[in-house]
Amino acid sequence: MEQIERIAQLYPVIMRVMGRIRSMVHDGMDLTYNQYKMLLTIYDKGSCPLNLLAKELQIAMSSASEMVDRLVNLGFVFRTVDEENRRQVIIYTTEQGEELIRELRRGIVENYRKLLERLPERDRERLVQSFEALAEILGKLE
Amino acid sequence: MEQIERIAQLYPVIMRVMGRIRSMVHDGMDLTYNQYKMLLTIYDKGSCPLNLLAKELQIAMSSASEMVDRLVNLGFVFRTVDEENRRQVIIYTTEQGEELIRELRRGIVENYRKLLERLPERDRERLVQSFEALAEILGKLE
DNA sequence: GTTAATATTTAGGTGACCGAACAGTTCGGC
DNA sequence: GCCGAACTGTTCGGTCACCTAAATATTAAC
Repeated sequence: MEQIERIAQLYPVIMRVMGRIRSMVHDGMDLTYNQYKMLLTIYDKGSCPLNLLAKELQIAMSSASEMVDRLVNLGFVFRTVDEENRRQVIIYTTEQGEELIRELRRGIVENYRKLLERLPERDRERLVQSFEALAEILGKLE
Repeated sequence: MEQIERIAQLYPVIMRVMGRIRSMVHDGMDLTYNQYKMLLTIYDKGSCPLNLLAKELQIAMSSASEMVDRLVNLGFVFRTVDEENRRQVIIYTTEQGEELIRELRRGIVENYRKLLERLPERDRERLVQSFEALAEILGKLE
């Protein structure tokens, strides 16, 4: 089936460009992309136990713990022991962390705006539609 | 413009799924994905000077040199000095490296096949179309 | 009250990246 | 012929993001 070959060929092309977009959009950020993802996950939930964090980000617990260390050192999150189940560690954002998220979000949207301005309106609309279709279809593969 | 917010929201969703696809498709490979990409670049060109390799893969020369070291140690490529321009180092695949590429390519296509079989035909076709549209549009942003 | 299950941390890797410092090679001008 | 600038590559020191396996603490289960 040559559908497959077309996909196999397009996959790396898209990954490459998506990667460049990521680096442009997150340019000048104080956090790495992964750190941002983790902080955002905690922020969006209000707080998050470490095991859930690892699951959401699809990484090993030890890796999650390590990343939390970095965010703690940067002053953006802190750990507490869950008194209901003292095995569990719950991560919270600090005031500073929340401030940063809000600030970064604005910057990120702004960078997207600049990037997308380089496309004619027709392409922007097609882009949104392709993204939506992709998110839907790929979701079925998970 | 809320187009932007939709894109900003869908971007990480897609990246996440694409990442999982990559790990499924390249599962059981002897090389990491990045090593595979580098080896493939050299293979497709027949040979490749280091500076071009770094440019194609969008990494610093020092990183490319390091990755070449790893591939050399694995026995899949070797370095030679270009006698035309003795500053330049040209990388070639070994027999073993070419063998590996051919073998991996078969496996990768096979894994794509298995993955895509989980989708109804209609979605497969939409997927190809979305990929093609995306490759075209995103290409303009580079 | 052991034992098994759960949650995390620590220790010890590897790979992928970077910038800066260093070392040849080439080439243009004098 | 020689010098310095531009080019190409390697090495070094550092960071981040991952992993597995082993150690530690807490809780649940029988």
